[in-house]
Amino acid sequence: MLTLKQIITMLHQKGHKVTPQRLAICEILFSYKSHPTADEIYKRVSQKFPTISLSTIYQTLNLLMKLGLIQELGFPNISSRYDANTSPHIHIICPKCGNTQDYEDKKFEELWSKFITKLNFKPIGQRLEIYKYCDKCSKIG
Amino acid sequence: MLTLKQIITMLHQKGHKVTPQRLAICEILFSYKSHPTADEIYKRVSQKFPTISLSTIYQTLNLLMKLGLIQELGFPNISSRYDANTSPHIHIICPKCGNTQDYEDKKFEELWSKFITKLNFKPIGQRLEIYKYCDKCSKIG
DNA sequence: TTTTAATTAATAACGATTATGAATTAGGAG
DNA sequence: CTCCTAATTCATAATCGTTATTAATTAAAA
Repeated sequence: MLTLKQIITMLHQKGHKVTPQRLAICEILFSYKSHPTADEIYKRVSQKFPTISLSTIYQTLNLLMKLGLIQELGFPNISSRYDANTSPHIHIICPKCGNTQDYEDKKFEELWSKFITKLNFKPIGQRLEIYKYCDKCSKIG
Repeated sequence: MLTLKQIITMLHQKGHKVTPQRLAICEILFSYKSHPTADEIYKRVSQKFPTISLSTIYQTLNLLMKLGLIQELGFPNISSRYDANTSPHIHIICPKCGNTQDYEDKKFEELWSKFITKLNFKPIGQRLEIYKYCDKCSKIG
């Protein structure tokens, strides 16, 4: 996963401005191993920047995606989540609330990577997902 | 993939009515190896039932999902697609238009199935997806 | 044939995300 | 350091896929 310094360099290189808002958003995405929604990022950045707009969060997320630094995990009906780890790995996801956690299996990741390289094209992303109601959601029903 | 007869039996068993609208929707889902959107289904069923409502399409899709007969493939910003093949297989998807095609690799499917059975829980679904702009969308940019 | 709960269909409502546009600001030029 | 300008931010409106609501209709059991 990238460091903030690397991200700043990358933004400068591609001619994008490095704003405090962008840094705050990146800090959340790249410092924690979570998969936050836009709104979760918004709430956390708001603590530092009380006037930040949700709009800015989405614009920054879209920029980071265009640069290939993060991946969007979209689901039906519920908010997308954003993952700063773009290398292949398995997610275990609750289809009701979207709670997403990594499932580490180095062997399988390696196998999948090999499979990807054998394709006759270069994919721009991939998803390996297993669905399972989380404890909270399976209690509610 | 299930036949219409099997679906009818299943609906009766679970106490659901077998309506001409539901049959028409199932016919589209289970007779072709496509992954249509709700609107695509709506347009096709409308030819037979000009007064059908998009609402009915969604209600039927949700029923079929609850029965575990189809899987929803949801994406950010674009319409979900519905797949009547619920056994594990790889999709190649255009992230722009959502065009989805199957990628058959029996060996990998077997490997994944084995992996699933080794988990200490029974998943309610899974997705194996590779993203790649389709010819149309990569031309537009 | 009658009855009744399930289903349909039309429309309103919802919610996540994008679009718009005026005000602000990062960062280069002088 | 100051000025300039295009990029960015922020507030709000708009969009669009999907769900909720409800009156009218219908499948299917009695």
